[in-house]
Amino acid sequence: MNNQEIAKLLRSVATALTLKKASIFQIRAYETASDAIEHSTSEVRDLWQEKRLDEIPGVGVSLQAHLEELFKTGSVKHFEQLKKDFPKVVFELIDIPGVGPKTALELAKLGVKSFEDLKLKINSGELVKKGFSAKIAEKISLGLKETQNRTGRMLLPFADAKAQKIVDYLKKIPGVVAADSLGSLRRQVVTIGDLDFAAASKNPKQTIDQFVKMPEVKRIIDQGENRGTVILDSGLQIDLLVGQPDTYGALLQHFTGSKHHNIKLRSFAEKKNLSLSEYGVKNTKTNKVVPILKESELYEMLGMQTPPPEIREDNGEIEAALAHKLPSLVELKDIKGDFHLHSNFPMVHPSHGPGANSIEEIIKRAINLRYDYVGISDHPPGFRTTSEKELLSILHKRTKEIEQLKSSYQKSIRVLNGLEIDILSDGTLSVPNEVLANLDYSIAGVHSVHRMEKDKMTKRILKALENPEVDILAHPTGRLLNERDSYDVDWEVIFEFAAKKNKIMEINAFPNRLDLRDDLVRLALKFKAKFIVNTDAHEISQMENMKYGISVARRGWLESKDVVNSWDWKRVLKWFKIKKS
DNA sequence: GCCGTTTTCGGCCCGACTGTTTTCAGTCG
Repeated sequence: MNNQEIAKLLRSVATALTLKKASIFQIRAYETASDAIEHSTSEVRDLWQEKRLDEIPGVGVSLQAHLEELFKTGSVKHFEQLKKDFPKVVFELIDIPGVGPKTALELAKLGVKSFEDLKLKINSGELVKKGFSAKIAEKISLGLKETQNRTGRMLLPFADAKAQKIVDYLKKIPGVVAADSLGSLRRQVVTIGDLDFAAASKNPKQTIDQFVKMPEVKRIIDQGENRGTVILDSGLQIDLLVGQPDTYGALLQHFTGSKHHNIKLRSFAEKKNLSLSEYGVKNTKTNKVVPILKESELYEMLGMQTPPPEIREDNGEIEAALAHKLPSLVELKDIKGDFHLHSNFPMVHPSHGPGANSIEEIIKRAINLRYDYVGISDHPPGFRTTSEKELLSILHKRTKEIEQLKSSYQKSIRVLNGLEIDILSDGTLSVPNEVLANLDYSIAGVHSVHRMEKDKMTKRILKALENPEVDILAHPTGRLLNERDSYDVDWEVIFEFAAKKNKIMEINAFPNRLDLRDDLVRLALKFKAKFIVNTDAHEISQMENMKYGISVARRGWLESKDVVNSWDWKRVLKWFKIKKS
């Protein structure tokens, strides 16, 4: 069962509780947990196996037991008991935007059996005849269409590009003095559902009026005095809040979220007789609202540091900020090199896809990025299709070329000779150790037989890491966003070993990988493991993806000291025990 | 059902928009 399905199940339970008129707080607890799971960057099933369910904000003792039952038996008796009093279709209908528990139950009582059936009953006018107002029927009809062409979650580069266009549009609206993209994009969550924006203007209504006229707007969901929601032709939902310029900081804070961060923060503020909202900070005794120009002022009023947006997930950042012990997170500008880069060097029968550019082109781009060092890590020829003799001859040629480039560019950058090799299903490597010993470093990764029992996969990776020639574990979990889940691995075992034996965990910055995942980065950090942020670029323009890997590192609470490729050359040299430099 | 910088009991973020409400319910972020 994946996160989407679990979130949906918990939403169903909240719906059943709502219809049973249960305590609003119990209902809210289920909604909160559902929301947390839907937006979790790690699979809840993985967390369960790692005994880390308690790390999900809003999941307490009771829900942990229910989830345990769910994973073990496939269902939860208590949930089924609650849901059985209502037609199943109710729990489907609540997926339609604008349809909540009450409306869904009313529809079910009118005999609606499915989405298809609902569509028929709206079109035939039956719904209106049976007492629904025409406007509500129209709203449901539009919501239904949306449900059917809903887009999946976007990868960061796509969301970035789209958001930038919208910010540009907003900034051109007369009276707008500032505009920013917020929400999950500002927090750099690995996939983005919808886009949230804030703008500052003395004339919010005019701004909203212009916003809903934006090109590509297919439908206006709401349009108020200071907020608007639209759906674009692509199905993407865009939310905008407009605030007064003198309290824009409060708006930024409010709409950056996460929801859980804000709830925790506001509960805390309440104890200090302060009430936080997008309009500023209100003293609940005097009812006076203090405007907040800069976001940091709001946190200062609460006596805490300002947590960077990437860690505002209610994962301990509020406690750390109160104690003035927030980490000083690694930044893009700290990065001094990239170790995972693929060139088009002819490998005859490469084991996996080669890069598009020459080694020299990669070096030039790295110089352009002001790196101090750069590592080339092509896939070697496939071990099944190439004899060892051929392999040695090809790699010898490649080493010669790299050595030449090393000396030609030595004044500008240090070049390292590496390879990305396969961890075979038994944990051995696709290239003999004698070859690896002649390299500056090697990256090992699982590239085949992705589905394996947890115990076997753990042993497989461990065995590869035990090889003294392996320096870096590439894209450790193997997940591909929107495509493939993480491998089942006992991560604590891997991280403990890695920390002890100086094996580096890669944070692969490729936008559909972003692997190691942020929650596992945080776990590995507890074991004091070291990390490297690499782009895995197969084309020099992809070397710009470094920023996405840095976002993951930041979401995992990493500081520069934890990230090997933010270190200076001397320290890198020492770490990899490179003799020639 | 969750949770702890007044609490292991007794609270639980804050606000907007729509429809059709003449004071509010339902839904959403």
